[in-house]
Amino acid sequence: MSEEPAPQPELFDQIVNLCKRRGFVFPSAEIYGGFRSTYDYGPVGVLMLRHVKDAWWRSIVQKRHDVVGLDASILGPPQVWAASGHLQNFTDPLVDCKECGQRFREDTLEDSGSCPNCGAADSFTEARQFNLMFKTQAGPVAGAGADAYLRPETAQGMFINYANVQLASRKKPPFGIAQIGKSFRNEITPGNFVFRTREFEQMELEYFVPPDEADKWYEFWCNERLRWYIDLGIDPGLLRLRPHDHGELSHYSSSTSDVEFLFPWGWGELEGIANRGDYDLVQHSEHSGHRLDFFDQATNTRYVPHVIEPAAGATRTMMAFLIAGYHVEKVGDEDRTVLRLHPRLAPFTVSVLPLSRKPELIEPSKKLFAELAEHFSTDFDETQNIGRRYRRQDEIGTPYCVTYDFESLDDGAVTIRERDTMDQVRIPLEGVLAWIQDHV
RNA sequence: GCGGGUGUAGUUCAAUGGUAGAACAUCAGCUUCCCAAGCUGAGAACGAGGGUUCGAUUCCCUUCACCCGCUCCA
Repeated sequence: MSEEPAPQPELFDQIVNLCKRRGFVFPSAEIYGGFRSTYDYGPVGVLMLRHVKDAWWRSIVQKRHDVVGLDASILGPPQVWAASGHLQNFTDPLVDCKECGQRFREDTLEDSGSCPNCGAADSFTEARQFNLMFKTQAGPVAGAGADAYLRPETAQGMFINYANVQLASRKKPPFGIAQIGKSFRNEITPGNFVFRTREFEQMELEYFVPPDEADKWYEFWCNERLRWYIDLGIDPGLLRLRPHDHGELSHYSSSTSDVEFLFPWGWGELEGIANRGDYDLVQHSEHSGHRLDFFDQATNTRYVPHVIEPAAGATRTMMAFLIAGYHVEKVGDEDRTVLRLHPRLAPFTVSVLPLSRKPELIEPSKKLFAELAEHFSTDFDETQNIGRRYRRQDEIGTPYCVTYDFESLDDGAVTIRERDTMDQVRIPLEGVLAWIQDHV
């Protein structure tokens, strides 16, 4: 390992402020004092988050003939989570030390019973169960409905639909099922803005492979997924792939690597790539009584596929792109804040800016907006002077601004201004669409 | 949940036991206006709830939220 970049704690506040100021992310229920660990995505945040998910879907589903999509329900019956192991393993027995007040996971304590923090002996409270799943009732009559859980991961949706999807899509291993959606976990300690929240959005792929190909595909997806972040503009120095030790492997996994990003507070996980073996399909097969395997006609063999799972957090990935793209630089004596986002991720691909609010400029500008908005996420801003508008677009990461000025009325051309270089080119009005298409 | 810190316009800060100022941002007007220009004007805050007090943003209590640590694992 060569020298490692240092975390930049001061970046944290700047990003949070930018999110609030420009409409990426707001604290949820803010007018009521806020609600812990929940955030709302504002006008540009919803665009960017959607673009992050689109970019993932495009790379995982759209561009791969061997992966199909799924959108499974968030609510599920207890049986699913009994089979998955979450009802048993997603609960941590916690004890508090009566002397010093420190809290510990009971299973990590020595048998001696003395407190690791203060040394007091036999001073622990009774163990209390912390179930990390949200439990609710299906049915409107209190107490009379069936127990239901909000899913703590999207993965189980793919496993319990394995047979349906395999049959309907006629896919053979190796093939994958991908899903983007919300998951819910009663995290004991949420925090770091949108990095760890109790409600969050996942982008998960379950890739089913013949057992003897599992290692090969595990390697493949580790590399593939790391490259995805780099291709979308994150400096490789801010990324690393970290294999898990045996001690930190989750209950379902035989090997796992994390894609980690250097957040302002240090390295944090963006995505875990896990080799889940046949754990899930076997579990669901045993619990449900349904056969969940694959019969290979070519070799006349039957096997339970092994699963490679790249599971990414959409919301924290968006945060990583914001942090990686955030730059403050000098233009003359002024600070210029610019988000260098990949054009595919930026909330707006292009913004149309009439140089003046005179009707003769506004009208053709609106026509241009309509043309571009047919193809791109497009903004339109007619307020205040042009330099200020450029800076506003810089702050939300818009890669291209098109300015319609008084000369446009005569020469039928407009100025395209580029975010990263601040260069300007003059091109005919009818060429704008093609120009931008060439550049994204 | 425990310990520590924080809470004033959108943001960053200021002041005060007698109900709050600024900068930037935002909005409106003027300006043929290409990189946060200028001039004029406007809207906008003491996280919430109690208590002490003649009076509280200021003191006390509670609560809520955020940040740091324990925690984690998308």
